[in-house]
Amino acid sequence: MANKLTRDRIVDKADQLFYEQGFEHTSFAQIAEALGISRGNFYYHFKTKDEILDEVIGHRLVRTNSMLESWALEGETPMDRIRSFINILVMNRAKIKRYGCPVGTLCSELSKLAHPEKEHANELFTLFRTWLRRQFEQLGHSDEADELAMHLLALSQGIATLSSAFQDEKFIYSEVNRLNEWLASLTVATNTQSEVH
Amino acid sequence: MANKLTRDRIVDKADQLFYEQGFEHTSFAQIAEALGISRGNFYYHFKTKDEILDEVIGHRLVRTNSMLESWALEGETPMDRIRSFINILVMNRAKIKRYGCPVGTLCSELSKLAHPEKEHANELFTLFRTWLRRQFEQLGHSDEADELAMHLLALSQGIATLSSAFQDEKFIYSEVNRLNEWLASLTVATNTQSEVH
DNA sequence: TTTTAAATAGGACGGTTGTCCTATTTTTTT
DNA sequence: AAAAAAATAGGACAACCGTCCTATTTAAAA
Repeated sequence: MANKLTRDRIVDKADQLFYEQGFEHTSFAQIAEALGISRGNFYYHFKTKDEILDEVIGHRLVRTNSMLESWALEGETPMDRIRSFINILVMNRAKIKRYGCPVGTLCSELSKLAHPEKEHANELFTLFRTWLRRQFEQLGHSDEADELAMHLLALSQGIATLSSAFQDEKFIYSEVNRLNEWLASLTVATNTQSEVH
Repeated sequence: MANKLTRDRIVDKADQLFYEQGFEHTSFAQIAEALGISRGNFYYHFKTKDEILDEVIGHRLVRTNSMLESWALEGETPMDRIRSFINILVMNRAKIKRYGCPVGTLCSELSKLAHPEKEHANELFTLFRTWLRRQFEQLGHSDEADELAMHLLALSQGIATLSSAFQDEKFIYSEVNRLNEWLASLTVATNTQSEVH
């Protein structure tokens, strides 16, 4: 029954547990137990823990990419698309509050572990960065597009970190409002004066 | 010779390794070996790994607190003091690039581990938050002091996370410049109109 | 100097980790 | 229905983890 699906189930559960508990703190046995399969069966699908991690990251990359593409296909303005990005914080506020940002926390952990998959995980950041940069270019800020993308990415990371530390969802809302105001002040910056930051 | 100093040496080395490698990934044996002492001696001073962590956090709290107090005693304006905070990013750019923010990464890890010391570590954030809030109050932004403090804290966190992920020191400089401009625009906000943030 | 306490060394413990192997069961192919 | 392949189970492995114990050495107190 669960013949070819097992591999995917492992990746999904590993994805979840790596996020909630961290990569190192999540063990083979734990994933297997959570799925109700044996460690032997586990080894049949994945010879190495790093192999699972590699597939989890790849899975996240695909998912993220299709999410970004779906926003592009919805045919709104680049402004709306950037707002969709910002809105991730609101949509995922419950999980962010508990576990932080899936991308940031994974990259931080792998960096400290000096793990070979670190650069693979960083591609998640690059994906967002490149996508955001393109939106800012289309918004008419070509020369500072990358800087704006990085700034938005950085603030998102900080919001996730602090809302998790202080267990505060309201903080997410207040910072998202601030971000949207900042964004609104950006487009008209070339035409009129912005009132307040 | 090294009678009462051993305990402090353990705390110092643990502090360093917890930062560079993470708490969970750092073992008793590793700390002991790095210091050239035996595990038995180690156990004489600390019965538990959590006990070391507790002392490491306490040590960081004391150090951070005295740093903030020293800035206050230097008798500059609240503006200068906030700039001193921002300047931490520049001063520690090399380590931040390699290991991220010591506070943020520790809190994230302990949060995922559901570790009892998590809240103790969060006091580090609270320390900065309270101190920053006071500075913004003295700057004449009493009603939004906490919001401004949190915003600054969040952006600092994000800068650390991304500069570490992208191995980029220049990004720290560019964001610090942006921050200082934002700060400068804050003081005059009650008097004149800010041009662009 | 003798006695007492503090500090260090080094090994032992039960448990868990990632990894690997070999049977057994299930599914697919012929 | 028989043969081949895929999938699963369950245990064994060496290594490491945090913890603990008991000797031995060093320093302090008497």
